[in-house]
Amino acid sequence: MKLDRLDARLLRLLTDHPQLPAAECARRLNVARATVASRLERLHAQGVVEGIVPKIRHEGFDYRVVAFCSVEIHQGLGHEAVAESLAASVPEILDMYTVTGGADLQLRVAAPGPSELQGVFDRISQVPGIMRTSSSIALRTHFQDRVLPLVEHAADDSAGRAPRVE
Amino acid sequence: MKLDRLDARLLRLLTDHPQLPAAECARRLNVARATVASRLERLHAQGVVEGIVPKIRHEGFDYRVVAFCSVEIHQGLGHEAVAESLAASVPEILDMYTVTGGADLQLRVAAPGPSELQGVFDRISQVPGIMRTSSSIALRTHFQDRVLPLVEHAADDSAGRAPRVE
DNA sequence: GGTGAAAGGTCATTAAG
DNA sequence: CTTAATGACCTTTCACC
Repeated sequence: MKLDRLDARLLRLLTDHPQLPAAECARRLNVARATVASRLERLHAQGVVEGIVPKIRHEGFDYRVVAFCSVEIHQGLGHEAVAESLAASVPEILDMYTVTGGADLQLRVAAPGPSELQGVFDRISQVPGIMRTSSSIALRTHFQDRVLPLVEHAADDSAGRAPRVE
Repeated sequence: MKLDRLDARLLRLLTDHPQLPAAECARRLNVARATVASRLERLHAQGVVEGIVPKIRHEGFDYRVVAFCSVEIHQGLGHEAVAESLAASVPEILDMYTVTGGADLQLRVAAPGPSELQGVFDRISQVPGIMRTSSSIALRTHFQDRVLPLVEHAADDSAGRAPRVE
């Protein structure tokens, strides 16, 4: 789905001011209220906006350390089975990807502190089917889930065809 | 801040049904309306809930491929400067961490497809101060930003102690 | 627990491509 | 002729008492 400038401005506005009323959004964007609603509905229908969800920060409840873990899986048990087993037994895993390259799975995990992190890695390693793990700790999170610049990049790309507002 | 079972149930409920009215939350959790409101206020104040934000899926606007990129930085220019330069010039970067281990920066990037991904890596490599990059493509995203199991894990851990605010 | 104010949802109409 | 934006009406929810 192609995004236009209005979509990008709306997403930026909603991200900066999460609970901003639709009426206020409309005022700031110089469009009617129903337009904001219909745009949001369209974005939702096309899968651009997954939903309006509460953003939970693990740092808030004292899981302050983030780390990455590359996992090599023992061939024969199947990636999917091991992945499900991992997901079920280690709640500290935040993200899980199957990746190309040396490793099979790429994980992002959280822990209260560096010492507890060791326990998490241990539990990961003990999951049946896992051969080897390699980890690194995040010393600093510059940003996370930064999508707005990409949204605006995509909107600018299709600016030529974009429906001209105003 | 310590979480108790009620916090966990509330967060789970709000995640499953984002825009559920406070009165309905109270009914389903068998607590008073004001309790829901005060809990939410506390969670917000303590930084557990960042806000109710629209979850934007890059797949929705045709950035379907995700990849990881480990970046080695040329010592002397400073990590921070290079990181800022990267962030400013490559909108496709979704996450950026400074990490321990062989690499200096760990990136997660998005692109419309594998071919466009090459262009993204090229632009990353051309940023001044970057020595070497090593990348891997995500073949499958099992899950992303899965915090609820961790919330419930943390709530269970402190179940024995009395729920108290720090 | 009740009441006023305000937000969201729905719809027919109108302008534009 | 199709699509999108608009303004108004109506229902529900929230905040305060």
